[in-house]
Amino acid sequence: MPELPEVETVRRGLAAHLIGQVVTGVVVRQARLRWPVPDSLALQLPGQTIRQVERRAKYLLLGTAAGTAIVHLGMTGRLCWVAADTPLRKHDHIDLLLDGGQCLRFNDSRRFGAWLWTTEPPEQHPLLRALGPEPFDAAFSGAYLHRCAQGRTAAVKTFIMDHHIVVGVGNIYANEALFAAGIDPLRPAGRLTEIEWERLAGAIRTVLTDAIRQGGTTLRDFVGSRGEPGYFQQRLCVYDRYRDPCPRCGEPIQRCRIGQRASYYCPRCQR
DNA sequence: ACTGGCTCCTGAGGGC
DNA sequence: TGCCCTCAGGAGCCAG
Repeated sequence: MPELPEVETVRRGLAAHLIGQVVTGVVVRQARLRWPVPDSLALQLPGQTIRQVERRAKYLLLGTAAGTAIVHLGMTGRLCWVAADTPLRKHDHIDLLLDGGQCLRFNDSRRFGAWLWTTEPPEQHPLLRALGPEPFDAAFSGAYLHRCAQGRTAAVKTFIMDHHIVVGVGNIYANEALFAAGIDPLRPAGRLTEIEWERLAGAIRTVLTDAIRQGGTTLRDFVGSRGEPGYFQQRLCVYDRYRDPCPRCGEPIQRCRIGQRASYYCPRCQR
């Protein structure tokens, strides 16, 4: 599942291929994604030159003079750079045709992904407007988290996955960051000390940075014609490691559900 | 203002 | 080998 590091890696690959390309057509075979794909996408994007490929949270923003395509990969979304006449595979829902006969093809089996179109500055779009800071923003810090968490009773794991607080912390990296910071995922957010929030903010940045670095090597040619993105199976310390020994102390990793999500932690290292 | 539960969807994996 | 069931998950939305 693409988390922020994967999306950032995709963005970098896309930028190299897409910027300066003219969109010659948009083919929507399946409009029922997370939200219906708006007609305006196929009406207004053709003829436009892609000027920027940006990212906000896990949204990819393909910027043109006429507007911005907002793309989310959801759980299973994949973008492949292929020749326009490449045979279709199951779940190939959208093609962005480009001059020169190339094509950016969107495949998404579970259809939790999204393709939207906005003519406003994208940061004002309802989906992006209320998002919290990026983990690498100066605004993101232990002090910031500590302030936001005042009086909050939700589990710290749920709290750091709330995109109004900070974006880009999905389930896998929430588990890993809490392990790295030595914090019990079930503790109420409002009960953490500022020192602990500092540790957690640092752990979130470290875990994401490492993953982006790895993505740079394992995902470099994600838009190759093979079309297999191969999301990296980096060494995860706790996620999906129920009963495995904790890499730090050897205690078996525990599993529980927090806010409908599978959660993994070391009962000895995380307090 | 928060919190927790529901929802969309398909493929993988387990049990028999 | 095949069928059926359960579960996973991003994130918006809504009820309490």
